[in-house]
Amino acid sequence: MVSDSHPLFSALCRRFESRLALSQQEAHAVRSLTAVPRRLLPPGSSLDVEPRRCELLLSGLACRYTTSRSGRRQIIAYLVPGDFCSSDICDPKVLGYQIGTLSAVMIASLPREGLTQIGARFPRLSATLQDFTVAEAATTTQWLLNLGQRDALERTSHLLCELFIRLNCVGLTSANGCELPLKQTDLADALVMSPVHMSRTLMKLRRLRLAHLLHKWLTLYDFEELKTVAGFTPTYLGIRELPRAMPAIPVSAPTLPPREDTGARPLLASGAGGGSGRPC
Amino acid sequence: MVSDSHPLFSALCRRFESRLALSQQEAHAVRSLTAVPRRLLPPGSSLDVEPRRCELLLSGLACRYTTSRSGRRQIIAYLVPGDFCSSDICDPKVLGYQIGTLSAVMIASLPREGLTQIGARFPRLSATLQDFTVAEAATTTQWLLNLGQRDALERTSHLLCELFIRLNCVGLTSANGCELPLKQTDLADALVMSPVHMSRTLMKLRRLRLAHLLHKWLTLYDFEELKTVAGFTPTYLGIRELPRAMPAIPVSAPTLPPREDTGARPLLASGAGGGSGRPC
DNA sequence: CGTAGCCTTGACCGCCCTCAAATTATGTGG
DNA sequence: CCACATAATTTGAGGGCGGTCAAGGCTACG
Repeated sequence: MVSDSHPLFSALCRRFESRLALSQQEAHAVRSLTAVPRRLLPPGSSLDVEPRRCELLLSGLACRYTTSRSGRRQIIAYLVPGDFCSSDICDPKVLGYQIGTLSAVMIASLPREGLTQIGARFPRLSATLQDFTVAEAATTTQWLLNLGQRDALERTSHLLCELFIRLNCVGLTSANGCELPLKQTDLADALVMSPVHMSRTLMKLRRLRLAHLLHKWLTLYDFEELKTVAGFTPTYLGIRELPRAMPAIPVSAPTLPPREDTGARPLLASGAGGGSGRPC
Repeated sequence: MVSDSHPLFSALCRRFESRLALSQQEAHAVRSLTAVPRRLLPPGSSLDVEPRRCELLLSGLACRYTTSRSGRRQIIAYLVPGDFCSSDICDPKVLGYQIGTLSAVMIASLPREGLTQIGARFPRLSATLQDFTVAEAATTTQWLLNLGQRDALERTSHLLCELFIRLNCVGLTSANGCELPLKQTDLADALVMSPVHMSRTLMKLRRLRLAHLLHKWLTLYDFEELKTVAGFTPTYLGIRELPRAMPAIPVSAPTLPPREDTGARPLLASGAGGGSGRPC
C-alpha cells in the first residue's frame, strides 16, 4: 500500500484546502486522522455503516440510494473522494437509505471521536466540517430543484457540472475532463429517467459539442456553455469556484464529434462554435 | 395580544414535546425564549432573515421557495408552526432561496444566542434542536424521492400525510382533519405539477374517498389507506407516530362524497356541498 | 350586485417511458 | 490473439402521464 501522504489518498486534505488554506499543524492533524486501516470494495457492493464510525471515501465513486416499491433504484447523492459516507446528518439507519459503491472504492473508517477531537483542537476545521454538512444538504436541495424545473438535457448538464467541480475540488480533474466511472444506468437512476432516455440525452450533449462521456471518461468541450444550459450556479457547493489551475487546453479537432445543431434548441445554436481556448 | 403561554403560541414547546417529555424547567426555558416581540404578516409576503436571529413560526403556514429561470415558483419546504424559518443549516443568503408566507402568519424573532444558551443549559434540548435540523434535511430527501418515484396521486397523498402529521405534532389537528390554508397553486408548486393537474388530482383523491381539501380545511377520510397509497413511512420525521390522541371518529356518511373507485366515472362530485360536519 | 381570483373541465400535444431488437464494449477461456 | 458470452449502449416504434391553452363556474368580498 502506498504511503499515507500519497496524493491518491489525501482526498480529505484536498477537500479542506478547497475552502481554506491549511496550516502545517492542521494538515498534519487531518493526515494523521486518515492514517487508519483501509479497505477496498468492488463496484456494486453495499456499505454498511458502523455506529460510532465515519466512513471516509478515499477513491472511487459511491452513492446513497433507496429502492422504491416498484424495485427501481433512486440515487439520492453521489459520494466522491473526500466525502463522508455517513455522518450525524445522514444516518442511514434513521433515514432508510443505503450506501453502495459505483466503482471500485477505497474507504477509511475513522472513529467518530477522532473527528470531534480534531474539531476541538482546530476550530477552523470544526467549522469547515460543519460547512461540509451544510453543503451536503444544499446539494440535496439543488437536486430537488433539478428534478423539478429542468428537462432531461438541463438536468444531465447540471449533474455533470456538479460532479466535475466536486472532483476538481479534490484534484481529480484534468483541464477539461475527468475520470467518471459511471454507467449510464447510474446517471439515469440519479436523474430519474430511463436508461434509454439517458442514452439519448448523452447523445444530444455530444452532438451539441458540450460534453462527452465515453469509456468512463468525461470530456467537457465547453464548460461555460454547459453551465449556461444547466442554469448552474456553484454557490451551493460552498467553495470558491475552480480553485485549481485549469489550463485552457483547446479541444483538438479530431476528438470532436461531427458538428450537429439539433434545431430543437435554438438557445445553443451559436455558443459552441470554434472550440477555442476557454479560460478557466 | 394573548399571553405567552396561550396555546396558540406554544408551538415550539409542543414540537419539543412530540419528541420528549419536557421537565418544568425545560418547558419554562422554552417559553421564556419565545417571549419576545412578534409580528403578524399577511399571506403572500416575503420574509427576510436577519443575520444573528432565528425566525420562529408561531402560527400560519410559510414556505421556502425559489423562482426558476422560466419564472415558475418551486416550493422547497413547507414551514408549519414550531418550525424555524432560518437556521444554520439553511441560510437563504447562501442557498439562494427565499421565504414567503402562504397564509397570515405570526412570527417571533429569537436571538440566536438565546438558543445556544438554552442548549448549553439543557443538553436534551440541544440534542433535540439538532434533531430538528436532521429531520429537516431528511424531509428534503423525502421530497426528492417523492418527485422521483411517485406519480401525481401518490405525491399528493404523501405531502398531505406529511403535513397532517407535522401539524399533529404541534397540536393543530382534529381527529381526522386540520386547517390547511393552502391554495391549490401552493400545493402544485411544491409537488411540481400544473395547477390544472393539481385540481384533477385533488378531485381524484376526493372521489376515492381518501382526502378532501375544501375551504382551507383538509379532511382525511381514511388516513391508513392514504398512507398506503403514498407509500408513506413517517420515520424520517423523527417522531413517534401520532403522539396525540386520535380518537377514531368515523366519518359520518353525509360528509362523504359519492363513492367512486377510480376516476372512471365523471360523476358530479358536489356531494361535499354541505360543509356541515367540520369536526373541530 | 359586480368584479376578481380561484377552481373545474375539456381538448390537444409533447416529453419521456416501455418494449423490443440491433450494435457495440467488456471480460474470459482456449 | 481469437471466439464466445455477457453486459452495456444505441436506435426505433408506440403509448401514457401530465403540460398548456382556453372557456366556463364558483367564491369571496367590496
